[in-house]
Amino acid sequence: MIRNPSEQLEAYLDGQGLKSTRQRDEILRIFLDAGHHVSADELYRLARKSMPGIGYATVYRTLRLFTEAGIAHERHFDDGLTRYEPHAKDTHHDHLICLRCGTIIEFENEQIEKLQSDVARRHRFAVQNHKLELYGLCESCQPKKRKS
Amino acid sequence: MIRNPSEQLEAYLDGQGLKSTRQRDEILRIFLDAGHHVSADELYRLARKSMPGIGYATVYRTLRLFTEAGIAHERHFDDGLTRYEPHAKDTHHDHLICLRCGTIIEFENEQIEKLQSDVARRHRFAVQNHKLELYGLCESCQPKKRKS
DNA sequence: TTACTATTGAGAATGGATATCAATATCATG
DNA sequence: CATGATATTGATATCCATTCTCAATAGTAA
Repeated sequence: MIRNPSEQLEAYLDGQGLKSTRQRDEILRIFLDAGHHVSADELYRLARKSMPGIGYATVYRTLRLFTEAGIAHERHFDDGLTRYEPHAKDTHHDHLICLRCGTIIEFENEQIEKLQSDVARRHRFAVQNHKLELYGLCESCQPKKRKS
Repeated sequence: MIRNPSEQLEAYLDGQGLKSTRQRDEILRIFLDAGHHVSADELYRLARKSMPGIGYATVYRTLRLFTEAGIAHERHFDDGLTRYEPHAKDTHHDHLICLRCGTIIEFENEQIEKLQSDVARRHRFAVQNHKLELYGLCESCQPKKRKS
């Protein structure tokens, strides 16, 4: 099983008869460096630093490619932008999203997952994927409590 | 406390110095009749039956109005469309969404809600609202099991 | 009625994402 | 290494949902 994202990309390109390009390698590097939850636009800006001539379309196409290759995951939060995160860690996780500063915190909860399966089973529903998002204010965006 | 949606709308309009119009009343009626999870486009088509001259913008504006008035709830599912549902029943609920036929099943689960609060508290996060969606295949869209 | 102002409808504009297409880069092969 | 077949790129046009603009119209209080 291939673990390294670069190798994973190469393997996918090979298998599909696609070509390895400077843009794809570079965008992958930047994507992985960037940390999580980048939008296409953010990635485009970052990519232009090392590749001034890069086009918008290429970034979009490449992100789709990463998704198909299993390297990235598409996320749709309520702000309407599509964001991408590396699919490195295999475990499913959910998100806490701060409505003020935009910080995104990841979490996992085994019990919730289990209860979800129960609900699905009860409705004879075959779940393929799910999404749990808690919107609100992160600690540093909350109005401070004053000491009485 | 006002319960009836029409009254609720009138009260809101009054309070904001807004006007009651045929379009708003009619769209509300259609919206409530339509059942749940209508997109603006669906509602537009429905509205044109009784009001052939209605404009797209009016439907959008009116749905936004309903949302502000607390009569409707905006939902963003992964298909990219914004859908609206009546806010009549006050209880929060989550969704099972069939990826094939688009059916949306609602459910509530007290235990999951509780676990969510726990997670939030642990991260010192003040949740304002949340979203739980399970995507997959509903019973009738699943490949039939053959009897062995 | 009148007069004030909110609302409407048509169409333009927006913004994120995708499609088009000629020029270019990749790569297996000779 | 040169070549040819073809995948990829970048610029731009296009798409689609949604919002904005603005002149005409409708609601409402007086």
